[in-house]
Amino acid sequence: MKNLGKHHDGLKFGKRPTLEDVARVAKVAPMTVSRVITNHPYVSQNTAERVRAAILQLNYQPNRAARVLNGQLTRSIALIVPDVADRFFSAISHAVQETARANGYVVLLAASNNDPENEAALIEQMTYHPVDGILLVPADSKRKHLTVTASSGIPLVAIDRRIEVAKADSVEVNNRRGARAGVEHLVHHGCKRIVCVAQNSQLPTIRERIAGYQECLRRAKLPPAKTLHVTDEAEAKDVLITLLLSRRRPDALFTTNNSATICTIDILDRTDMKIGRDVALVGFDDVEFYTLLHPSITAIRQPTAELGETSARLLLQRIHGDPLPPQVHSILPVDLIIRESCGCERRDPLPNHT
Amino acid sequence: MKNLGKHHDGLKFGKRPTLEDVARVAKVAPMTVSRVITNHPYVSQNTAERVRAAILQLNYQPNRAARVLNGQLTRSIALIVPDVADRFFSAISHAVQETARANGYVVLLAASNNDPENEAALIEQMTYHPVDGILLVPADSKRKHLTVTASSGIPLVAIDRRIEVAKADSVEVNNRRGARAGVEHLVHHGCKRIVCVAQNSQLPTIRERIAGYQECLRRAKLPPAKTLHVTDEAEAKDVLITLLLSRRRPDALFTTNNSATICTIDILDRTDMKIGRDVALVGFDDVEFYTLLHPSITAIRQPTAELGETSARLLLQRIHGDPLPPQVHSILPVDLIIRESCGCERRDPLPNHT
DNA sequence: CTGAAAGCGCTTACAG
DNA sequence: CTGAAAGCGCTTACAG
Repeated sequence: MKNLGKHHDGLKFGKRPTLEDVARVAKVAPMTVSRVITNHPYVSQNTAERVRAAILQLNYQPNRAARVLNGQLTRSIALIVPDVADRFFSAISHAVQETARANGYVVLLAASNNDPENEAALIEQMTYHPVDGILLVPADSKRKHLTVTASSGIPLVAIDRRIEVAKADSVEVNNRRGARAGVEHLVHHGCKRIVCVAQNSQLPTIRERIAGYQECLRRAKLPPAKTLHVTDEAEAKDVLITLLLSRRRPDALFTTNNSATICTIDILDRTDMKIGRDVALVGFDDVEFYTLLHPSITAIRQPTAELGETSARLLLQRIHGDPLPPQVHSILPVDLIIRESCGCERRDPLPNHT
Repeated sequence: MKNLGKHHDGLKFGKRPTLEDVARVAKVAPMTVSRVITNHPYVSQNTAERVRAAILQLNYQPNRAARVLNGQLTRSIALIVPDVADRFFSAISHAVQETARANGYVVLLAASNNDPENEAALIEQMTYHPVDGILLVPADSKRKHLTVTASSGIPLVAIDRRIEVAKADSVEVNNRRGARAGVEHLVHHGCKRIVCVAQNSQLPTIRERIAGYQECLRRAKLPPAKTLHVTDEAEAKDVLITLLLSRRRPDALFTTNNSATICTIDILDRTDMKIGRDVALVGFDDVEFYTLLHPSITAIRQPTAELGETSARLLLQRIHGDPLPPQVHSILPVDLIIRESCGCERRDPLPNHT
């Protein structure tokens, strides 16, 4: 049977017990209860136990608003990404969430839609919420509002893209090396005319990938080929198809991110060219379903889980004031996952039930 | 040049201005400032304007912790899903996030990993954070902790799966009808032995889909076929392959969710059976890349954006105490997206650049 | 329409 | 080791 109206301790029902309630039950001063819940050392074994018993009995949980008002941490961090539904960012979100939780933190998630104005508004909203720190995939790494935020004192870690206009930590991926590895692989296959299909080429991340691609062509002494910048998808399709049907058509394509890869696959599907046979393909960003396609897609895999975990860890360290260099740029390695679209043979063609 | 140490208003630098600071600048009592920021009617035009000017001048933002301590809303809601990285849930998260933001709300996202214990802990953490309401995809709709939460007074809306042990709002999808439409389509194609491949069949959502499938077989006067329950993937593959190679092999498969569909595609890939020709396939849940496969996959599309938006809206209404029936179950329709895996012809086989 | 007082539930000094 | 006091920045009564 439920207690109605009052608990046996004289507390109103439906109202959360307070620190004072605990003090009354444990027959100590509120101060002492506060010491116990903050693990302050100067409390005698005996009283500490009485207090803990009272806490359990009342199912007491400290009121966070009151603690925050006294300058304590909120135990929450913000994560602002361009698009929550994008597989790359949702994989990062997953890891951030897990890391935060393992440390007693909660994550406030928001999407900037790659719009800097939006992003600025979100940062402000989060700052005033408040949160203890912000994890951000910057929509535009040169925006002034980032300078303001970075110098405001709230811990800030950039993910995937470095902030160019302020001193802020970042966790990134070795984009240049990854791109080079992918393009080199195409070169090994004997490809001569490797075209780059790029999207969001204003982002430093993508610029690095393009740079890696060009660097590799240079090293291989191949003539610099065209880089196709996808802005409008429909238009890009026209351009790419024209290119593919032209006399000097490319024998390989390097795509700079997953949506460029998918867009390219879709286009090639509409022609009678077969990927891997008529034109090789290597894409930056690996996506689960690439294994289900025929041919399966060779891709440069980014360590999304590590991106999320490392950045969340770094942010928490900043929040707790751990000793750290003034500015940390963590660069994670990427892997080339060789499948078939580059021209390689299928590796596991047999059913595995035999 | 930056002010150092002090603002010209005599405020310490680096410290956020308070309501009292605004009052001092506007030469009114703190109470009056409070009235202005809460849009209280009894303030004269004149003073209100002075106060607003002071607010702008100081760039004042109310301290949320202090407001919450006084019983105000936090303007935050929690969203607890089984898996943040899953495309179905991340699509829902996206919509929830957008809807929340449009209403000045912030979303705390967490993953239960489909573990009820985990979920209970998260709900508690969120409740004490605190948040104004909770959006939940229940890991197990019969768990007692849900009864506790639902009766604790905090607004709670279940997404995708109804809570069976408490009176709580929910936003779901017409699973039975969707399954029936998919299976009926297979029947129209003349399929006689339609096997159901189910995953997580303990969930009411999946049970409904299986029920729809069975209902359809009954109506079509087809003998009830086997339902394959996938728990361990490797084992399921063995069973399915054996079934497909048997004498009474199915001529069609109905999969109850995206991961069952993908698993099935993967298995069929390893046999010499061709989807759409040797065995038809219709899956519940639509996924972007289904269009990129050959054959493309016929699927029952769930309105993920609407699921997220509707549930967030409903929760906000509950939070604001809007007049509403005591219990709302919103059932959204689903669409059968016909492509090729069911046996239909490709609809748009031509390149669209002509 | 405006304001002085008390209090939300904690914590940080300051005494003992 | 323990506690009484003041205060964090707001809001809700209560007066005028």
